[in-house]
Amino acid sequence: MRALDNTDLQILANLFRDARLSNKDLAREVGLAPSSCLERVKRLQNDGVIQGCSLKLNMNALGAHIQAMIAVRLSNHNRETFESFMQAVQPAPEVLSLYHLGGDNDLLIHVAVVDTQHLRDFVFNTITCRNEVSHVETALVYDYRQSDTMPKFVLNSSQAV
Amino acid sequence: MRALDNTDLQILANLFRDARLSNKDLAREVGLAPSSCLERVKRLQNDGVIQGCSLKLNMNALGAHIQAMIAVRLSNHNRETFESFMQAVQPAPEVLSLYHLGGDNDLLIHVAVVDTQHLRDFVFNTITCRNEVSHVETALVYDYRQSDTMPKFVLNSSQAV
DNA sequence: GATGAAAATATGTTACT
DNA sequence: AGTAACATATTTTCATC
Repeated sequence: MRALDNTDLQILANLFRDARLSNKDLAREVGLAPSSCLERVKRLQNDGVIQGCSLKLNMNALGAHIQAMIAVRLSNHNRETFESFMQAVQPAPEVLSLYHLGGDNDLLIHVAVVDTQHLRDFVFNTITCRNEVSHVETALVYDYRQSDTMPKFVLNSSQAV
Repeated sequence: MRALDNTDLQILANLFRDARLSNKDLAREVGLAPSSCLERVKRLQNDGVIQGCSLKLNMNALGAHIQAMIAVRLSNHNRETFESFMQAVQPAPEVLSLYHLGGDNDLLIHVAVVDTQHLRDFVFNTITCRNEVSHVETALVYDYRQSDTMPKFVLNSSQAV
C-alpha cells in the first residue's frame, strides 16, 4: 500500500465529514482536477483505506426507542468461543455494533430495541441463553455521538509525503 | 413527521448497506422511478430519519494502530457537568465516538491512537486532568464490528402503511 | 404520490503535459 | 502524477397522470 500524502488525508477528511459529497465538489475542496481526485478515491478504496460508507439513522424514527450497551464476559477466552459468540450475536437485527475488548468485560454490544420488554427478551434469548456467557451487565445509552471529524495524528515518516 | 411506509424502509435498508448506492440503482432495487425515489430520499433527510452518512476508515492506514475504550465515571451527575465534559472531550482528534450511559460508568469513549504512549498521554491530558472525573478504566479494543444491516423491528400501528 | 422525458450535472476515459 | 476535453451516465426538474 502506498503512503498517504497530504492530499489523500484531505480527501479522507472531506469524505469523513460528508461521504455523499460529489467527486466534483470533493475535487474543488482539495484543489485537484475531478479526474485526478476520482483516481485517488478509487485507489484509497482499493487499498482498503476507505472500507465503506454507512448511513446514520434516527433510531427513534425506526421505532427503536431504547438503545443499550450490553457488557458480556465469556467463560472461555479462546478464539473459537469468541468467534462463535460474535457470529451468533452480530447478525441479530437489534445489534448496531460490537466491540471485542481486553479488560474485565470481553465484549460490548450496542443494541437498539423497541422498549424495555424487547431489551429483556433480547438479553435472555440472544445473550444469556448461550452457555459460553458467564456475566452480563446492561446499561441504557442516553446519548451516542460520533465524531464528525476524521481522527488526525502527527504524521510519522512512513506516512509523510 | 410522516409515518414510514414499506418503501421507505426498503430505501433505508439499501442505503444502510451501501450509502454510496446511486439513486438510479436504489430506485431499481425498491421498484420506483428514479425521480420518485429521489423525492423520498430527500424527504427522509428533511424529516431527520437520515441523519448523515459517514465513511468507515481503516484506522491503521491513518497511523492509529491502537483503539481503546475508556470508561469514565464523573463525580457529579448534573447536566452541566456532563455537557461540559462531553464538549471538552468530543472534539479531541482521537475520539471516534462517545456514549453517555446509565450504569456504573457514566461514559464510554472510543478512541484511536498511534501507540500506547499516545494513549497514556490522551488519558492524562484529556480525561484525568479534568476535575469532574472520579474514575477511569481503559481497555484495548481488539475488534470493532458495525452491523451492515439496518435494525429491523416489528412495525407498530404508527409506523405501518 | 408516481411517472417519464428533457435539461442540467457529474462521471469516467483518453490523450497530452 | 496532473490536466483538459470528450463521450457516457446520472441526477434533477417539471409537466402530466
